[in-house]
Amino acid sequence: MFGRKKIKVRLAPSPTGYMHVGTAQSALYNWLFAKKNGGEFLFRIEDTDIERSTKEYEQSILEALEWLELKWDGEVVHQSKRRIHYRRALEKLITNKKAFWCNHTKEELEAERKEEEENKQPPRHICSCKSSSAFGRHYPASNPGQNFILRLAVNEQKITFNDVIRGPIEFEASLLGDFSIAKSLDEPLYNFAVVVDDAEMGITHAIRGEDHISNTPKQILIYEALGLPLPIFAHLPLILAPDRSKLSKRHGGMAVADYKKDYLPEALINFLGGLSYTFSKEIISREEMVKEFDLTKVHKSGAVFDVKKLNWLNSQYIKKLPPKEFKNLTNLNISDAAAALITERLERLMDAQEFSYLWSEPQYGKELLKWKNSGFEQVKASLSRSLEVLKAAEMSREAILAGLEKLSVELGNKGLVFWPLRVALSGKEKSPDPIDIALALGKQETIKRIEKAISLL
RNA sequence: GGCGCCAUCGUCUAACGGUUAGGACAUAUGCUUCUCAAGCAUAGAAUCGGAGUUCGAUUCUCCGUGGCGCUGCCA
Repeated sequence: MFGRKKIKVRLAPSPTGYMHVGTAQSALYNWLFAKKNGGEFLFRIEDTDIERSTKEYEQSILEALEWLELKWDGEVVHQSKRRIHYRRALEKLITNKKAFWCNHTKEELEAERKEEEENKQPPRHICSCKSSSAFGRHYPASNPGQNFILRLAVNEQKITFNDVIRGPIEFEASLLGDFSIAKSLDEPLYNFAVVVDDAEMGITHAIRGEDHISNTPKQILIYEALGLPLPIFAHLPLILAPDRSKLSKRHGGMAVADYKKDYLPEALINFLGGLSYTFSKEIISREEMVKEFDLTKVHKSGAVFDVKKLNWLNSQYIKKLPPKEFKNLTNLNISDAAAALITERLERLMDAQEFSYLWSEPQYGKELLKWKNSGFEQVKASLSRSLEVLKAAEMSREAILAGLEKLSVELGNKGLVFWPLRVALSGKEKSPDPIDIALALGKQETIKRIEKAISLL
């Protein structure tokens, strides 16, 4: 990679809510791109909106990123601590007559907007202040009751940029009007702060959600006004709700933190990665993703978040989980054999509760012990015989199976042997093999449960 | 309303301009089986519409249509 600037990308969420899956996917693709190219993945908190930003949300975003193991390079940058940089940039623009103070009231702007819509005109504000004597003044006239705001002086021109994912995209600058860039010298607005920060952080590639495409021409104009070099832009497709609208709070389950209790981070990463990119295989590790990743091959169209597929992926990863790790994750104090029984048939971690009979005595009605149309007497006899088998056999799959098979032949009915035994051990209509449960429970507990079942009849 | 982005099975997607339009998830059925799960097998299921370019369009161009995004003194 020599002769070229080191690649730097960033994730720049605003702490006005919990991290959602869209942000997580954006983080992943930025991270993959950085790793693939030996670059840096930086992290910036966009907390210029002091009204809505909270430390709590910030903390939750950090935790989500750590849980997903998407490590960022360097220190976390806070926009709230960079006021002086914005102020300098703003002053520079005013001096160069690229920005100016506007004192139009909200009411005036609203009326203007309304009229434009009625006349099928583009919604924009071409400000008369630009041509006034105040143009170039560093500070607004201190008229009490008048609200000044800083706007960029926009001229007619075509703005074109080459999106890595989408190809050339063109906008007409005049349609933007003289858009706002700061409420005051110390209160920059989003698009302005982003440009100043990305430039100073040396961001080479702005990889972000497609909802930022329409911000891009504004940002390009700011880069130009500031005389700064443009980064390369790449706009990721959106993650959609089942109704194909942008995934948002009203759809629920969008907060990454909510996935922690049920999903393995590797599964979520795998799912998010494969949602808008086609890797060589369905189940793939993040290391393999890094090797294959090519930003130009990210898909263009939005993808519906399909929980079923996430669940399937999650089950695949859970299945591969060593018993010890599974027990750590779920805080379950059970045998390795019991853990293996659960991981084999689990889609979500919390569903492990359905296997509570592996660590606590099950409750069930005696009707459940009946196999098809057998009577209680037959069931009782079968269980007594099974009890003998379990008592005599060594605790190995082969030994128990041999004993129960022999008994099945004797009784001429395998179901009559296995069903009541399985219910006696699990208390469930559906469960793993009775032999596996017995092995997971241990001899003592197994015998105890069979005796309990017999006493019920 | 303005501007922009997007368009293959229900969902995620594959297909140098030439394939019986492929795979995965989901669904259904079967095998296995005491019941689940897993696994295996099988099945149904798609190129938004119209022009154009071409010997030949899922693929290229244009026009529609639809979906979505943005349209703040939010980010």
